Amino acid sequence: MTTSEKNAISPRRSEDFPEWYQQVIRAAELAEPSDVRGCMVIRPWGYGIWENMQRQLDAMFRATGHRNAYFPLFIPLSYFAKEAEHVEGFAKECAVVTHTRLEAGPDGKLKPGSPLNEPLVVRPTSETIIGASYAKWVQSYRDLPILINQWANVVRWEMRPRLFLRTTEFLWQEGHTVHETEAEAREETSRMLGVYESFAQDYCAIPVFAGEKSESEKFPGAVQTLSIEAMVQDRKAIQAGTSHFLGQNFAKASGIQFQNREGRQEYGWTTSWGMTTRMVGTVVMMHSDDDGLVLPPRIAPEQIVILPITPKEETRPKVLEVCDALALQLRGKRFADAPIEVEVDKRDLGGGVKNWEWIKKGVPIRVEIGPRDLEKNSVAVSRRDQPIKSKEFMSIQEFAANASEMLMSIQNNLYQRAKKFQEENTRVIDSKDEFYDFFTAKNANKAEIHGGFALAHWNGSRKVEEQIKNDLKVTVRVVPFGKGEPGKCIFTGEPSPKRVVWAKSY
RNA sequence: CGGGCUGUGGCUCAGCUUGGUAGAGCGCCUGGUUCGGGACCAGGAGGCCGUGGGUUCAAAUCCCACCAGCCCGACCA
Repeated sequence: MTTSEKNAISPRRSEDFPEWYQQVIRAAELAEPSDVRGCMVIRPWGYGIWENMQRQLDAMFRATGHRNAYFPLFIPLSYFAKEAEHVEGFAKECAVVTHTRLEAGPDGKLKPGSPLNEPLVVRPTSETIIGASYAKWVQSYRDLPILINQWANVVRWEMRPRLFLRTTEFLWQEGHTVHETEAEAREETSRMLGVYESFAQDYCAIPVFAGEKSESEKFPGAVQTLSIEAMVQDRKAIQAGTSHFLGQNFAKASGIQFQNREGRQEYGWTTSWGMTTRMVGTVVMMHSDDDGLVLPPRIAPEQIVILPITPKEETRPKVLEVCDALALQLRGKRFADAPIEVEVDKRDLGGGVKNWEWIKKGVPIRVEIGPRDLEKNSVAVSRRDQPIKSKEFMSIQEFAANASEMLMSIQNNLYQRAKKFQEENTRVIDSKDEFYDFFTAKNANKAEIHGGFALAHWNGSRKVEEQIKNDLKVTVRVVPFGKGEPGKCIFTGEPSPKRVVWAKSY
């Protein structure tokens, strides 16, 4: 009844953030859990977001010289076992195929039949299987660089799944490159991190910290891992994209060798980099509110929905005609290098119900057109980044002319809002006490949203990192690039080359 | 994989202690009244109460086993 006071999502963010997150996803029909433990069904609205991410990233990969290819889902155990650190890092979360064929047992139930000679690992990542191909393809320095990307699903048998953020099977892209020199490979590693950084900021409206992972957080088998870290609305950090400099570790493991310019055999220098469907979850936690999803226009499956208001049957045809005409006009316009995506929602549903559905789905702009608007030649426009009840009235022509600009304004506003939030919750900290205070909830029983990113000096010791993780569940998220101001480690008093970013994380 | 909790229509749950073969709200369907707003009225569909076994004249309710899920720990894009 008192609709104005009620929020569409319960609980609110401030009451129970993890539960709020699940409810937003459900209400927006992004995805749902499946009967297969840890796996999810991605519904059209959620998959549409992923497709937009894919399309954009793919264009960026092409623009930086990469081409797509596809490698097998199954990795022979022996391949997988070649890089020691790599195996150790992934062993616990591998799904392993050991049999082919199903046979009916004595009880009539189907059972696995013939054992395989060599078990197959379902790829948790593809360095080793791709390396095997690269070893064949690379003979000479003239074959380099190899710049390939693959869009694929991978499986990591996680203990605690969460829709989009951590599922047993997930979708991603993995780039794998081989270079003639260390310098080139390092350059590639940071170039691709740069691609992720601009993708996150310009398309997902997500401000990030970019930098290098600490020794304990880096990819198993990598020499160096770079990542971008975003702060979502519960002030935790989430890793949104990673790029690894693998040195010659995997080249040695897979036998990727080439004859260099001096005629000597040399191992290639490889990199790998990836972004996953986790980005969809990151967008959800970044921008959404207590009324549901809020989507940045550049990745929204549809940017504008037109809602015909047809209280009387006799006015209906005319209203629909005007709606269709507007939709057609809008589709002819472009927003950020692509045609505007518009839907006219003609379903026979109560106006309020329909409106709230689109609010919960986070469509950037809702346009209402009814009989009275026809008379005045006006439309009622609502932006998802503004309060739910606010509407702006303007002529149809004016709206059509400004739609693209309005979408850009929403895009920018979401970014600015997120940036402000990140800045407000990032603190320079110079004492251990303040650090512990910052990361400790006031209410021990039901922890409120607290903390954020702490910029603090650290001596680089793994032991200190371990201690902090045990005490507070806080880790070094990233060591920012660049020189930075030297100082003293706030935990040991030892010298520190620069401040690093600390936070609780997903 | 260890510790705690829970499995009842699509969703949230009541009933279980004190056994007697199922309830509510929301959602869904139909009709009507509404309709610039997630409305209202009336009617209706939908559950062998996680699975298997046991106790009993009788089990959603008691006992055992298994399975699944949630929360907490170790891991993670």
